Amino acid sequence: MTVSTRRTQDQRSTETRRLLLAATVQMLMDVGYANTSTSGIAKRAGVSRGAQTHHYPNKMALIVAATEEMFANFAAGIEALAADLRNGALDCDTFFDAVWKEVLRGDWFYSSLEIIVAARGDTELRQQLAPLILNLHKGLEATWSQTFVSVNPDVVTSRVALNLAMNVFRGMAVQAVLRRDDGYFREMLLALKTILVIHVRPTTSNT
Amino acid sequence: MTVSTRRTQDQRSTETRRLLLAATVQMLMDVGYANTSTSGIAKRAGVSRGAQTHHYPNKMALIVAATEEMFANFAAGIEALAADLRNGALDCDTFFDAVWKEVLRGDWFYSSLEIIVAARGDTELRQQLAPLILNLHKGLEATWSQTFVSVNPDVVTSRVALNLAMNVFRGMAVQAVLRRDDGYFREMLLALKTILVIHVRPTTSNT
DNA sequence: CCAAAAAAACCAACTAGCCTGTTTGTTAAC
DNA sequence: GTTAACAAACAGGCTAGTTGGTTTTTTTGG
Repeated sequence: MTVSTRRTQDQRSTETRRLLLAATVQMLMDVGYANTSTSGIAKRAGVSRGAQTHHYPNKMALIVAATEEMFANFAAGIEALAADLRNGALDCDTFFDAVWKEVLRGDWFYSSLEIIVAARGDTELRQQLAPLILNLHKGLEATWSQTFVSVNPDVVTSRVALNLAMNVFRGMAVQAVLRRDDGYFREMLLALKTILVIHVRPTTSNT
Repeated sequence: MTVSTRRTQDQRSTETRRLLLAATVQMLMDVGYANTSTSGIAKRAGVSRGAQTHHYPNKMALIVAATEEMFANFAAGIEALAADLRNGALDCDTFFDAVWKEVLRGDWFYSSLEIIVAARGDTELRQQLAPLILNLHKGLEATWSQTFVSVNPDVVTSRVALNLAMNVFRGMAVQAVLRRDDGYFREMLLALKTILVIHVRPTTSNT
């Protein structure tokens, strides 16, 4: 059946790891941390349990690696949007719409939420994840500083304003789990944008 | 040993239920949903497993009941703070500080977060919880409308502004799991308050 | 008013299933 | 031939729900 092409060790490893991490994220997204089992991940990935434990000795290693990948993808996604905003391909309004859509529809936010919440009750996981999230935040803040400028830095810096906005998104996404009310979120997003543009402007627009 | 006071059936039931719900919330807070087991709850509550299943036939019934109680307590706590703000016992600044402290330090937020996240991967739980959260939001929005008035309703209503603020709190609390950085949150809170007072005022202050 | 039956509250052990990590064995690459 | 990658079965532990039995309160009927 499968065309058993000859692959180098490195190709085999990389592919298997990729399958496992993708399956981990997908399973977290689909059924939540509580129902995410190592065997389930292996099954979804189409990889044997032995191969799984070979590459990731235990569940935590798998989770941490998946988180690392998720964070990297998220930072890259946001930075790409921010770059479009800086070079004028996006206006401020559509930028925030896109970020919100990314948060709500993409796999990464809810998957990472599952992991973060799980980490709250697991000291070791928390310790492993803490540096990852710090790194993510650092990257995001660099993007914000580069992409937005504050109207009045003495009141609110662009970094703080965008962090606030991200926290609104986080909060809204949590709410969205139990309250799928598009009208409510549209109204919220509109207000957020209205308030934001009072305090910050994208670095391109110098009106 | 125990002074076996004679209690009515109703007293016995009520007390047992209270112990079980309190233990549920406490356990969710302490070890997270993933590590919250029905037997663990019974143990913490000092109640036999039989008594537990007598009052709550399965885990979900217990979780839903605990959530109901948590939401009620939270709404009451916020309303109490809001009442203090309305009658002048609190100023706007300390009110928001108090709400944030309530979110971060109280049991309710993280316990309910655990449940909400768990509900994301559990259709039945989600369906049972949805009306509870709708009710909670309705109560909160009533409090907001009563306690705050918008400076310019055409731009941002007080209801939306306060919902935004609550979402910021939600998001910050999620962040706080992996990033315990008091300075960061102080800065954030300050900015939030600064921005809020531009758009809404408590109903008492008519300056 | 009291004994006896009924019902509610409570207790403790058991079961079937799942999950994680381990171990032993096999195949593919180097 | 040696090492890395993969496979599959197994063991120990935990969990949720069930079941048969006990204690406490309430109801019933003489």
